[in-house]
Amino acid sequence: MLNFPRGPVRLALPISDEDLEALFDVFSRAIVVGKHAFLRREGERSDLVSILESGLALRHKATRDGSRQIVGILMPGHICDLSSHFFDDPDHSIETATDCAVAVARKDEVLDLMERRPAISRAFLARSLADAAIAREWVMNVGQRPGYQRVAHLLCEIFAYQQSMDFADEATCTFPLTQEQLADATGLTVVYVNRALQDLRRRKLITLGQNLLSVHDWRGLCAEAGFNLSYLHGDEQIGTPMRQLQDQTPLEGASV
Amino acid sequence: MLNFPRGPVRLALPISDEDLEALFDVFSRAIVVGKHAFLRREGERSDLVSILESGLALRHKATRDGSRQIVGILMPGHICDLSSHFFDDPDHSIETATDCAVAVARKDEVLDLMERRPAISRAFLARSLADAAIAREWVMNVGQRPGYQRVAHLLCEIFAYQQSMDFADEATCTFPLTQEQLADATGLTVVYVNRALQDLRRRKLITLGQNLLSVHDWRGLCAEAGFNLSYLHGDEQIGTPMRQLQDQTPLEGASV
DNA sequence: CGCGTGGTTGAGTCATCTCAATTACTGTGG
DNA sequence: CCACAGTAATTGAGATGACTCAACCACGCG
Repeated sequence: MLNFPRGPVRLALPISDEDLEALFDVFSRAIVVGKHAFLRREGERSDLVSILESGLALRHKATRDGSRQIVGILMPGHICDLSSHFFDDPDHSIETATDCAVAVARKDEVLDLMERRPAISRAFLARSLADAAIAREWVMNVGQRPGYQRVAHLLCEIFAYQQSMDFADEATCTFPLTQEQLADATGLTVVYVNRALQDLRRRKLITLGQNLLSVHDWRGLCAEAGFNLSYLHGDEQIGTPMRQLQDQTPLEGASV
Repeated sequence: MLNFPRGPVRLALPISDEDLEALFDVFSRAIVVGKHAFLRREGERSDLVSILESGLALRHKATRDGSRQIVGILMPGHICDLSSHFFDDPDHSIETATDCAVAVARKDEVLDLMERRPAISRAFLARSLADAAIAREWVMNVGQRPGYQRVAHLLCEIFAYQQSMDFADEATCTFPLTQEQLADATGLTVVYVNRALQDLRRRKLITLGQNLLSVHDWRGLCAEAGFNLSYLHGDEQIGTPMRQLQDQTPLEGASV
């Protein structure tokens, strides 16, 4: 894992400097979009591939009856639509949750890049496998855990993601999601999520407000949530090298 | 998509004959395992990669409290553990649901193969992206749909998968899952699943029994389930070319 | 200062679960 | 070919987690 120091793109991929340079050349154009913008829309094909540089975006799908399920969270370094190379219409939308910067490239440029640089192709594979693993953990979360645990689990995931990239202090990170978005991600109701959060606060596990999440008892929160770092497959280590997390949870994913 | 006619492996991948040949050389050893065998166990690393040749297997994860969630279904042609190349401990188990034949290779052999044959590497990427898309649809299924729809949706998915590979007649396919397994896959109870199935039968949408699923009204079932083929990304076309499915659902997705 | 979005509360309802018992299969050994 | 054991399917009735509806509050922004 490598944090490219000078460029716009920080890539959630294990990759060499040289390859990263090549990737840069292709993803040279950067654009900024406001919150609630669609980076891609379910069913609408596009020739662009983009990598999130900063901000936070959400993958979601709509049901016929108007409700929606958030099926994934995009953090800086994540690739938005690799699948567009192989499948024509995207099966889900991607919407920014905050202002975002994205590095954009044309599909054919990326395809060509993969041709020239097998290592990048392999890194894309690793990325995609990690995405699949995370999606499966979500299935688990939504399918098996009681509501209050789902909420706690999602907090853990987001905290672990963000921990290494931007945090005020070692127990705090930015948290731009609304309770409604948490509800859509956990398959619960806003009302229920609200009460679950209150409970976590009352028990002094977290504070949450003003776009800021503080975790006062990481161990306790993980225990509550049944959270285990390992499924992220090192994803939470992107950016600056992992700091506190390791110490606080000595057993977790020590491997990766 | 190509059905390799003479070999043991039928690959759920878009790939040329020549590459398939190379793949064969690597996955030359075939083994047969009984039902309820573990092809891989959560947390236990392995140096093997395998492709399912025949039968049906389930990916699942366990919660601390002993319950489990099935997070994916493996059909002939699917690769069991691509992720072992990049991540050390598997985050989920794979268990056979029927007797299965699997073609096995060592991890390093496969890595070498990917090196030699970029097209195979790319096919693996496509496979992995499709897996991720399917997992996200599962999140949607479990998170947003009411129980009876989840069951119907799962039936649709399995039927679509199986439809093209082995079916008695155009509306019937083998269906080796127990109600308990359906429950674990949908995040519901056996009791609830049982009642949901009865309802589908009562309404003459399906018959289900003796390991056989007949769909009497594919359109109706899809409507009931909110099912849309597209997320499978052609997965259901593996093996013999797609036959009935297209005709029976000409509009597919036109709706949603 | 007013409006909009996001957060919080309370009370009643329903979908889904639990528990527990009964029946139907499937395969195996006598 | 039957008896039996074990697994899978079915049924009923009561309990509860999560939802719905509907109101109210707080803040940030123009």
